[in-house]
Amino acid sequence: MEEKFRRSLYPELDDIDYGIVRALQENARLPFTQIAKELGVTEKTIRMRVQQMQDEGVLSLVGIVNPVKAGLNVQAFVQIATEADKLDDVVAVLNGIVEVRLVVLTSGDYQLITQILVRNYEELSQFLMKTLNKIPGVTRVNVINELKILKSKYKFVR
Amino acid sequence: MEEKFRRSLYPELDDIDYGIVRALQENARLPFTQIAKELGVTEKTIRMRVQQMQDEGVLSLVGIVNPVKAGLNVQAFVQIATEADKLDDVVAVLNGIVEVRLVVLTSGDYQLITQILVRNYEELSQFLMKTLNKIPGVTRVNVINELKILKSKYKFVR
DNA sequence: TTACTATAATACGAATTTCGACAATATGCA
DNA sequence: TGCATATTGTCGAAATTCGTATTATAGTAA
Repeated sequence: MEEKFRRSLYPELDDIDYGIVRALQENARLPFTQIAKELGVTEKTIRMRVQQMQDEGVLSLVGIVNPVKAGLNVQAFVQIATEADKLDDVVAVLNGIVEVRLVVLTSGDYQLITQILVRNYEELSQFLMKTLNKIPGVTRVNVINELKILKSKYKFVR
Repeated sequence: MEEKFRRSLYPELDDIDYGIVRALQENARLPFTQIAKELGVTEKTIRMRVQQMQDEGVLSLVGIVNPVKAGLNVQAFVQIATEADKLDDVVAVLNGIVEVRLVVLTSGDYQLITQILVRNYEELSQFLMKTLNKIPGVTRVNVINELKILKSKYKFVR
């Protein structure tokens, strides 16, 4: 059974939705009137569809700060293995830690992969030793330092 | 020597910039007049600073699509080891592949970690066998399946 | 098919926001 | 201090957004 995430009548994103997404991907502040003109519908239609897609979690219009420019110069992927029955607790703790940008449940040697953003290596070692290793249930940790981001894109819709 | 990324006069983000970022992080379309009212400056000031921060790559105002809602149901981290002198070439190829959302140079057993977004496991295996393994210089690959995203945040500024 | 219902799209005027040109003010530096 | 430059403010015109009421459309059931 397919999950319906968009209107009861039209279960999927249609051409207008994709047109909206394509436009707003590049510039979240593009006037709805301009998108409307391009797509041949009224501004109100664009406005309503954007609202719907936002409500449904399909689309987010956000400001993103370049972490390096905000002083977060050190980034790392950290894989975490936990005792099986403590996984939920570990995740709950990670959820509350501001340095943790991403937590993903994975297959493989470690149950979790996380992404950590901190100001410098001092903060990274503090995080690893004072925070992560103190979380009950964490058994093993693998740190993958991010030396340089070579490609990064948020635009999925073409 | 510290990199200056903001004005020759003011090398860092100041309180107004942070106020702007905090506001736009939540809603990229928030009217500048409202931000201005909150911060006690004019709309023109907000407008100019947003423009500057965008020009400098500090801030991006973008629409982000939930990949799952856009049909990209299978996501994986893929670590890649390459012949030392072929690293650049491999990265160049990865740059041109749409399924590749992220490429990061890392420390550790593999030089690269990438994030792959595809529609289904059929596409993932196609990508691994027909695309990745055919890139000259790739010697070893480690696939970490993303089973569930437990935390994900783009907001760095508090 | 036809009528009914719910959802989506349009029309449109008022309120708000954006934009640009110019003036005033601040800052960095010699 | 004073000059040069960058930032901020003022303000009116143009564009955009917003809300209400109306029309159109698709799905559903008789």
